[in-house]
Amino acid sequence: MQKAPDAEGGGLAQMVGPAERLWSSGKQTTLSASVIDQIRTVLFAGRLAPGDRLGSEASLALQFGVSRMTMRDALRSLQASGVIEVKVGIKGGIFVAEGNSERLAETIAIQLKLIGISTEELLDTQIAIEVMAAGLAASNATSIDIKALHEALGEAERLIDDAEEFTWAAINFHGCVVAASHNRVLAAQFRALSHVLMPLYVRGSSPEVARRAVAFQRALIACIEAREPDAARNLVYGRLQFVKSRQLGDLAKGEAGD
Amino acid sequence: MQKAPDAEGGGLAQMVGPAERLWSSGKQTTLSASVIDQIRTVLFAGRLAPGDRLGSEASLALQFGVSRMTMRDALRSLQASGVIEVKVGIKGGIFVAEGNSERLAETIAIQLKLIGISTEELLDTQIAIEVMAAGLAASNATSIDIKALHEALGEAERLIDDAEEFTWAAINFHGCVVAASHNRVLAAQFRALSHVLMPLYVRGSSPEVARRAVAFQRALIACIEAREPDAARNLVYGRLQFVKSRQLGDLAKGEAGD
DNA sequence: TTTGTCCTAAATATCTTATCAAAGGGATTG
DNA sequence: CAATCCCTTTGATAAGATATTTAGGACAAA
Repeated sequence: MQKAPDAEGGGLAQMVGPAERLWSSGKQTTLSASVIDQIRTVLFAGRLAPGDRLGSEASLALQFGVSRMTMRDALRSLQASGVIEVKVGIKGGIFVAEGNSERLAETIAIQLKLIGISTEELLDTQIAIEVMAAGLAASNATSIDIKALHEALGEAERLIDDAEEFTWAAINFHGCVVAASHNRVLAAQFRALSHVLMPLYVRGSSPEVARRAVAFQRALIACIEAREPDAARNLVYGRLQFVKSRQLGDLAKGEAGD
Repeated sequence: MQKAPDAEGGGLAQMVGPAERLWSSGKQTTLSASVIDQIRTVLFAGRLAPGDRLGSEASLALQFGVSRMTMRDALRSLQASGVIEVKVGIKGGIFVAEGNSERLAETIAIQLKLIGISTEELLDTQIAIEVMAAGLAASNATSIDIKALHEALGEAERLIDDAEEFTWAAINFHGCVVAASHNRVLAAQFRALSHVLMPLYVRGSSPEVARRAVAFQRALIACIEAREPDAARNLVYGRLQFVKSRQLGDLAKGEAGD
């Protein structure tokens, strides 16, 4: 309604005002960076919603007064950072992206790897995420969530003697807890951390460890069903602190052995 | 052999094996996507370290058997996701990126906005991050960190009557706490959340609110200096739960008023 | 007449080739 | 030691060929 139906000539480029420069770092060194900046600014001013069509490559290039290749450069960057989606075909063109929390998790995981985060930093962050998630799960879990938790627990119990498979099942259980919190930020962060932490957990597994884990899971489900957030928080905090100290200990031993 | 044997270290493209496909989603629809996939795979196989030079646009295009513009498309995507860095000039070319936690924070913030995360989800995540950070700060803070905390507190006290400026100072104090945790993952997530939560806090400020905030800050510094992680965690948890309930209350009133 | 399938046409991104401009670093020269 | 020139590399433009997707029409079958 705010947008002219024949939008193409309307002027995305004209929607960029001097105000509300949330991300712009002032002078841009390259043309495509400037275009990226302008489009991002428009998006964050809230005047465009996910799914809106911005136009075709060619029409956007015209609007911004750059060549098609420069426009492509800019669009590729925006696409990679998940701001837009590109479709080919007669109904194709450039669209504002739907938020994609899977992409968010992937991006976080990539950066964690590149920054070279230490194991301890990762484990501490995981503790932060899961403690909060457990508390929220105890407050917010639906009957469907609780059913999923029981199923995940049953799966883990069945695989208690298969170290690798059990690890996957245990992580799945933790994922169900986070899902039951109904907080998508926590969920995305948990997925990103899982990507990076997976190898660690697979290594440190054993039937005895698995039995302790199952006991913990059973206790946590009880807290959630009883709607006791504080108990759930304390339980998860204690458990993960224990896991952390064991992981860091194993790590030291493992590296000493190498 | 179209490939110059001595050029650029002899074959990024050849480093891609059939194994260890961490991110590849199977068949790729476009050429540039396939190139992106291959480079990412090589990077995550751990055979390349941040700062390594991959070659020039032209030489990479040769290695992968695509045109320079297609290569540019791929490189632009990788650059946007923070995997590589591009430098111009005679010693320029494509380099494996140093991890950039500022970029991480920015990407997270963009996605949060696009996904349309609710205020409650954001506040809960902030609580998770800051509670853990406060505990770690009480364990890990150096004398430099503590000095920074005192300075941030002093700054906040001076600005107690200027709502907007005080909000900035308060967020800076919280940032100092997170920095004192010496956990870069928590730090990046805190920055991302701050970007998005800033407008909320600016709105709900007043001198009375500021006085309560300063009292809290003083108490928290005491906990950190006394090396009492549990006390610090409980203090921050209680404080942020209070802030959350006030924010959500204000939000409801604000929206009802609109 | 209605329905379903196939085919064509148009719009669109993808990819190629070619060319020039700008920037950065090193070597040469005064 | 400083200024200048030169080479390499990315930044940007242009024009065109190719692949892909969808709309809509044509045609055949029920």
